[in-house]
Amino acid sequence: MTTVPEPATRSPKAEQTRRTIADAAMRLFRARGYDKTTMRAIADEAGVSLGNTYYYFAGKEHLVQAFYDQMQVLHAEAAATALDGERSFAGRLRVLLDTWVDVAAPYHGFAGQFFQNAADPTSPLSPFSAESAPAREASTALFRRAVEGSDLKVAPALRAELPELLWLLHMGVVLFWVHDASPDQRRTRQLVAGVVPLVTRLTRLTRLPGVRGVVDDVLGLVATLRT
Amino acid sequence: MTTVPEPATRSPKAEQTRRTIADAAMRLFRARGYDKTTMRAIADEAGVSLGNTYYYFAGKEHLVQAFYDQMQVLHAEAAATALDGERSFAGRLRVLLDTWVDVAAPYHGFAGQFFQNAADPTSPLSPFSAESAPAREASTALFRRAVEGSDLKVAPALRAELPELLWLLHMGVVLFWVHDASPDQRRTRQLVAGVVPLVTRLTRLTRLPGVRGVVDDVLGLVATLRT
DNA sequence: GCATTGAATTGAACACGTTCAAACAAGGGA
DNA sequence: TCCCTTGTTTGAACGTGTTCAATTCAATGC
Repeated sequence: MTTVPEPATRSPKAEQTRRTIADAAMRLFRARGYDKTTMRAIADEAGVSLGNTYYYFAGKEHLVQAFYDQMQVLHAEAAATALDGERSFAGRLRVLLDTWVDVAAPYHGFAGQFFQNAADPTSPLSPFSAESAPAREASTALFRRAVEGSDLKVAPALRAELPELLWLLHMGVVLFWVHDASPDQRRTRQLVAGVVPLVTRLTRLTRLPGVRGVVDDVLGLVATLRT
Repeated sequence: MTTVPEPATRSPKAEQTRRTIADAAMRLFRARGYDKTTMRAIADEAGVSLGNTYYYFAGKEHLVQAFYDQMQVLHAEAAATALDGERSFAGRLRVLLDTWVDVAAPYHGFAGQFFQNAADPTSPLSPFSAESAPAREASTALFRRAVEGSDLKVAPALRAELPELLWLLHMGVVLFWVHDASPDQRRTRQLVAGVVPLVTRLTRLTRLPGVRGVVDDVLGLVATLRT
């Protein structure tokens, strides 16, 4: 897997070929799934040679990053409107998680197939990878908005870390969703409905005298390990 | 990936060939890593044809299950002796996590390479898969022993679930360990040292009046989703 | 002994992701 | 007009995991 030319500016023609290939890939991925879609098929569908697709994309996995980014954008849009009018933290968190399930629903079949690759933490598709950093940060920002625009009462030390922790919770929900074979992802929605009040109660608890110490220790440990 | 004959009883000769292949695979995995070890090389090393290795193992990933099981056995042995004399819950938990890091240390380089495959939740190598069930249950039993032989004070409702939750914690440590590039896995040992007192304090907290309700809700949600 | 049957074994063939040397295209000096 | 450079495009070839029809082996029944 060698690096691929990623100049800040690309010739219009090149940009268009790139798009053509990415679009063809998306079509086939959705139609047949990730594994059953061959690079040769993508090249054919795009009307381009096999080697050429490797000129534009470093490998098969990279062809899916576009999907990643697109979903993040869709989520941000859906969340933005739904967030208006919700002032309670519970409500805002619920909105974020629910809208994600809604937005992702059409891709459940396909995503289940390639998230299995994305679970590999060394893959560029991993949500923790450098390649995913932009999408990850955009998503974290969403949770930051949910916190900041709300009436949340939480231990002050925790407040700054909360968006990242919520993003982590979100990843947990995604993991559950990937394996959720129930119709319309009913079980994932159940999980969200149950987990949101739990989290809000937990955050409130962090202000209890006996609990605050533990919270500080947790944050201290996290800080230590981040170095 | 078709199924492979896994009769309860196997002819001695067959059993031996199976072992020969598994051993050859282990040697090469350790020497070159998972990815760089080819199925053809394994067949050669075992003095067997390529096709034959597929007669005994359904695929490359299955060749690593032996390693999994072996490590579980080593851990159980190391933990058993070290557990004697430790009565405190914190001490016992610490022993379990520390011995694992010790036992796994020689395989850190290799394991890092194939755990990337194991992270795939649909892979038979996933710790959640049916194939891993025996090793998983043996490991959970270890944590059950740590709980039962100790002076732990915890909300009664939680006590029964604790072994599985601790196993989950263990998986978290493993995930951290896989990505830990520090010499001698220093950072993972730091994590263990920090996380053990935290967990013990948290379990004690579950008996607080204000906290107990949340614990019950968590357990309720888990129960709901397990159906 | 011999035939029959099922397990064990083989190596060629397949499909796939990926690489690469070569060819092509388009512009811009001389 | 010719050449040189730079970006683009090509398809053959490679290495890999996996499959499979064919073959050999070994035990069992007669």
